[in-house]
Amino acid sequence: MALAYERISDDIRSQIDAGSLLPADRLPAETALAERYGVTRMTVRHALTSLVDGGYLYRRHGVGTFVADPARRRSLNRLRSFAEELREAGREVSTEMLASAVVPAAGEPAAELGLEQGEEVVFLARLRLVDGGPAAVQQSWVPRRLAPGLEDEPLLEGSLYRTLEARFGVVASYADQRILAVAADVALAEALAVEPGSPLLQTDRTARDHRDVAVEHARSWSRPEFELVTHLER
Amino acid sequence: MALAYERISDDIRSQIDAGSLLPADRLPAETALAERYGVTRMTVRHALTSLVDGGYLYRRHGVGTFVADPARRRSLNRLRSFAEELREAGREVSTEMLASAVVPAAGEPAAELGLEQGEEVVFLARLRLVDGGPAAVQQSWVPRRLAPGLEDEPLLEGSLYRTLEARFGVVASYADQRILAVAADVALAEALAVEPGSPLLQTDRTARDHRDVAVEHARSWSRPEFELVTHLER
DNA sequence: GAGTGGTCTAGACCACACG
DNA sequence: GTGTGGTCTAGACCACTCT
Repeated sequence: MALAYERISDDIRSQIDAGSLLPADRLPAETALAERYGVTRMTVRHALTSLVDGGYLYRRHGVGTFVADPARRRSLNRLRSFAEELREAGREVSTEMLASAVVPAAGEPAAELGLEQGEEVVFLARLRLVDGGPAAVQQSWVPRRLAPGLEDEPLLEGSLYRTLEARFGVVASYADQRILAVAADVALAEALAVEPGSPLLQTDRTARDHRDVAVEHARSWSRPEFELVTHLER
Repeated sequence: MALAYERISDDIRSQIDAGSLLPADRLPAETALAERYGVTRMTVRHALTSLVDGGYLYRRHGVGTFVADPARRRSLNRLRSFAEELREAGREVSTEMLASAVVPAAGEPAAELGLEQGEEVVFLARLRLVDGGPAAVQQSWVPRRLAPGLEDEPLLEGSLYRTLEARFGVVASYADQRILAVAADVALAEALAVEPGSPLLQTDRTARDHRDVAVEHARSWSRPEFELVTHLER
């Protein structure tokens, strides 16, 4: 049994995705939508509010409710895999697995994941190639008890998150990320085909599920042309 | 005349800020709050929802509404001035004005601000010092017609945003930001007391008001120990 | 079972934008 | 003035969690 407001927001979102509602189009008034869907205006407002929060719509008091520009809706501050993000931008992404092993937890990954020293962790190191050229080196640590056997699992579409979700029922729902500028050491320079000492963007990230349980810690270094984009409010 | 739900959310938020409501404390039930504030439960829910969205509270269906851990509170992805952000973290921030002038718009700032080439722009360059040491160089461009005289205005508490708001009624409500790693050139290296060629974090940011009008474009470079932190959802 | 938050109804009046 | 979204009332029943 579908909730009324979800039925409405799904319907409107699918119209936007299908292109029958275009950016800047004005939706019918809330009273009209209430009548159309056979609910009260409060229920329509609940549905519209969830779409506004998701960046699909915006409201102008006294004027109407409009379809948002997809550029504003975009990937900003969304937790997505490296591959997902770039493929959506139309780039070709491939992955070279550098390492895949079960190791004892230690140091920063252990601390960030909230594990005892020595607990088993699956460690993955990957080189990401975009349009055929090296783009980033990523190291990931996943508590082994959340995903036993991950070390032998091929990654679905190169995406760790997708694999965790489909194979182990582990869903990352948010992450906190630290961004630094660092100088490439010799190994990174070689992997990424840059000069040693040249600037790289380093991101350290801990992803958690909806219960705040840490499911992955990752560190990655990317070539300078792969900028990060964030959206700040208020 | 204050709105009822704002009066309620302000009251609860101030209790959290003052420490009379501590993290993990459970709030009274919504029905009890409705009675206490003399409003309906829907109005209480409106107030609580705004605090949940702001990261102050979280709800557990069937259990209650609780005060969130401040670490989870959305200090992340908030549009704040450099000074505000670091002062909140207990650091001493001061500013050395390097340049302040009216110049014709050109290049990237003109494009990002949506100005015609040659339109007047107020250009500010500042060196930010944290705990007495150089931390970042910031360049800002503000359309002069939004803030005529800004070039001669002392910045309130070193904050451009605060000054724009108080003196010119210009309120930045969100910004999109690009983050890159770059190598310090000679001038930046000297200003920030680092070796030429060493890695710096560069951020390019365009801030807009609630009507999507660009109010500031900024580029800044910061020493590597000033990391950026972001929060990613879903 | 008791208590909580989640959804929903059927109205009302207010604040705002625009012609 | 007209139409829009913003706020609010006074209820109701449902879904979830805990004991």
